[in-house]
Amino acid sequence: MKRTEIKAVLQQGDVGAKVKVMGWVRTKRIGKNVAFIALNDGSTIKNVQVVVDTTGDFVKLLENVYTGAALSVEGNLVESLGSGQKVEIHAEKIDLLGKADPNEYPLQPKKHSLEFLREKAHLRFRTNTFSAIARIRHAMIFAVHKFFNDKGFYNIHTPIITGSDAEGAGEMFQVTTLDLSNPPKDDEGNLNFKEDFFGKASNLTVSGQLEAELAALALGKVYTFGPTFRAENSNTTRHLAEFWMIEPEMAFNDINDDMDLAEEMLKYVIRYALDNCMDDLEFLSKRQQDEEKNKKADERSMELIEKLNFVLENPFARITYTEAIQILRNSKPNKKKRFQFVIEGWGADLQSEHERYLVEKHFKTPVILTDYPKDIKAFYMKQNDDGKTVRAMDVLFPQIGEIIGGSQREEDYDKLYNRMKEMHIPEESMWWYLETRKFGSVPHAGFGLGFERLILFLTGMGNIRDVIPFPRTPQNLEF
RNA sequence: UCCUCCAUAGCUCAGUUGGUUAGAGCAUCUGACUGUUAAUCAGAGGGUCCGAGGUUCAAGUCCUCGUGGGGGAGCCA
Repeated sequence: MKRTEIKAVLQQGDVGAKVKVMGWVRTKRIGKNVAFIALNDGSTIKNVQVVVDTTGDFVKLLENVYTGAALSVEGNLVESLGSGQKVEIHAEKIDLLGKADPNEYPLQPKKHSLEFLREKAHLRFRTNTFSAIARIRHAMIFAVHKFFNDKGFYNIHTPIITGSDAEGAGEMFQVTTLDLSNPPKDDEGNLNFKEDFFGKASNLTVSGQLEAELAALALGKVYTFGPTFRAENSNTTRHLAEFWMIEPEMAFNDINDDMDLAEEMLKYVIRYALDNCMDDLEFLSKRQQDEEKNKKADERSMELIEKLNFVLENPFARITYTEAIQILRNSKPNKKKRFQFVIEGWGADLQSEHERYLVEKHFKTPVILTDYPKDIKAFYMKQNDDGKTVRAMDVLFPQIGEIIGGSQREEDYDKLYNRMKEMHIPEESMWWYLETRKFGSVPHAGFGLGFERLILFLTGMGNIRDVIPFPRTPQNLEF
């Protein structure tokens, strides 16, 4: 008999029909006449209840059925006598596919801490929380590709190994095949990368942006969605050494088009989650509320689904950096010196506390900040006529802060070249980037979206290590 | 990298001012009961109190160092 997934059984199973399901046991309740097994196969967060006759031959088999065991069950799909579910399966045939010794299997039908489950990352997919996150993560990957495809963007695979060390987005992981216990040296005693695999120093990419720009300046609209690596010693709930980034890049577009795209895209994928992941979102909402029930009322998060709808229904606030500084200088926490970093004047970089004030207290909606001082932003951003600011735009979200960083790019060869000189970017390794400004240069813009930060927001989780299956962070490379 | 907090049963945690035999819930086992919903009830087993050193008549509790982890900051997505 052919297996049916539990999602299909629960949604469109014919009552009275015979079905076969396979899955992992979540709980077993054994009684005098019948036992109940909650079975889950990952197709949905919902379990199917298997009812087993304990007066017959199943008794012996049930002795080996514990939380975590894998079963194949054949039986009749019937209307449930109990109140917790509409239908259930009356088992006629049960095969124990894989045992799970309860003395060794670490997951129990109870609440585990996220820290504990992080150390059991190989098994945490089997919990409601982590399977829900995995399903939502998939849906968001799909929604991102669908969004860009439907808008006529082309997906570009930018390189993962790069010879450029000037992307300027952070510390890089070096890639080498040299013998590190006895590395070759040149005449001056420095490492001789000519003997390395590529004949030069090579690293893992910190951004696909520069290559995406090359493609955009021929194909019009492109995006990347790939792994990104940062060797920063960052130990926070929103940084990973290996994460996934989405980077659209559009020719013939300015910073306003860039903001429109960012807002439209975020709303599109949030809508997609609400339309396609409601079971998982509802579970995660309850999880978050349960976790925060000991907090004071004003410290609790907005209910997850309400929060997502709120973002959909309200336009993002769009203000310049200069306006933000004005608001912050006049804000209560600044006047009362409640900020750890008091805003003194124009030019200061905004700290997380300032971004959170703007988003969570002042505007109470996502905020797009533009036109930052050029000295705190990257070399490739388009310089404004004031000589002080660049056309950068950061999208700030409640709780997680910067979810998107983007800009209009400097398309003028001389301005770009001079800025690279000022910022000590080695132009000889960037000749190919500069050439695009020599041949048919046009205004263009793009941004980078941290995929895991998006998932943090959508799931209400608090730690980025819980929204990627196998997180890579400093001093942590298990699994 | 900096600041800060934590480490007690398989899991989640309590453990008073340093004081006699270290507790609870869940899980496991035994029994009862039962169309149950993380079932319920009664009982049992289960501990190198993270590691090393120190103070003390006496350390789970205090001190030092180490290890592991959480949270915050910076860097950023």
